[in-house]
Amino acid sequence: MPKVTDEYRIAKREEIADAALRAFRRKGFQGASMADIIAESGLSAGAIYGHFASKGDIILDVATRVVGARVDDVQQLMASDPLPPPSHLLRVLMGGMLEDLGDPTILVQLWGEAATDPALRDLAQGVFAQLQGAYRRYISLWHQREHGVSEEEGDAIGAEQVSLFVSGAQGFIVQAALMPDFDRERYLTTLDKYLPR
Amino acid sequence: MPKVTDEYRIAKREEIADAALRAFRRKGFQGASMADIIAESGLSAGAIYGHFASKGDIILDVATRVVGARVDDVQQLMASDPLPPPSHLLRVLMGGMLEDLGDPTILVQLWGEAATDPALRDLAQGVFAQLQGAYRRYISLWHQREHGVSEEEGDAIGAEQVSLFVSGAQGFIVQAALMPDFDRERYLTTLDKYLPR
DNA sequence: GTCTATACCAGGATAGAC
DNA sequence: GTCTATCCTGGTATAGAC
Repeated sequence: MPKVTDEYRIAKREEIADAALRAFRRKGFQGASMADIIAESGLSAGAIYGHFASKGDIILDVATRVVGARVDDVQQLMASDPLPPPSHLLRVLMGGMLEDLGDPTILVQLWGEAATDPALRDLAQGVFAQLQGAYRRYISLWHQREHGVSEEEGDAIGAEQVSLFVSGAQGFIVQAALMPDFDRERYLTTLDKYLPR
Repeated sequence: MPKVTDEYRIAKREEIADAALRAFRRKGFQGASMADIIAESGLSAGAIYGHFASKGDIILDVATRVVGARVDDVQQLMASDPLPPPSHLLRVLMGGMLEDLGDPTILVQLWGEAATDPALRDLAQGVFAQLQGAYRRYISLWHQREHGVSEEEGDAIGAEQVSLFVSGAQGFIVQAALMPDFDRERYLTTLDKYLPR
């Protein structure tokens, strides 16, 4: 297979997905029409359907890009020595998310769609499970390092506390998306202060 | 104006709104068609448009019913003596929410819609602000009663800690809606244990 | 691969009879 | 107030030329 053509296809899909993301951000996944995506991309209907089979196909592709990649942040921070406390991981995750997405509104939209769309539901559940597992292991490791507990004890603590940090992330996202005078820094500082170590 | 007719109109609107809620729960606010709502209600198109101006009108009415009424729970608990700790308020709010809605999925859908629909955004923001304010006052009062701090100190603590409890609620809702093996009781117990008093 | 033009259909809303 | 039947817009996807 010709190398140039392959790269072109991938780049084109990304270009279209980026345009679609902008349209979805403004009007929602269902609310944005193919005409919106076409206008946003500067391409034509024919061009887009040459790269995606359907609008649903585009949504799934965009959604996958949107939720991807946060697990890597956990892995990377796990290699640090000394290990920052678990609440600091929240800062890193939210920072990376904001850098990728600009603002978290699209994530809340995605969750809403996931409630009724099976493909998006599976996607969201998979990402939640991955992220929760990574965070759980991080907490366990931190307690082993910082408080010298055994691996078993660390795992027990991780299992117990992880939902607290997951809520911290989800609360950040919902509040940043929907509460107009949300103060990101203040929120993260409060969690630093009150979440367990 | 004839009394019977007025009551009839109100009851009919509620009947239609209930049917619409069932349709929205299954297919989402946008995803459910008027045909779905018509089928679910057992009525006809003409009958429904006699009581609602448009589908958007129905959505707004249903959404208002869905998010209403939690603030009352805070007021009611505020009259208790002794006052339960703030984390217990979370139990009451989530319990009331589940009793009203069956499950929290519809709330996540609502938040997602609110990201792009101005009317729903205003509704959600208003409810968030009310609920946050009530919770803030509850925390303040509890600290005055339990730790004997001044009203000013209590208010400062409330302002600082409230986002923590709001996240606790939002995290509960997201996780209950989208994480398949979410354990409600375990979650609330963990929050009892770790959230500040 | 990409364009324009269009087929085709779903869905919201109305008309008019009862 | 409610029904049935229908209009009509807007939206997805395809056909066929380049």
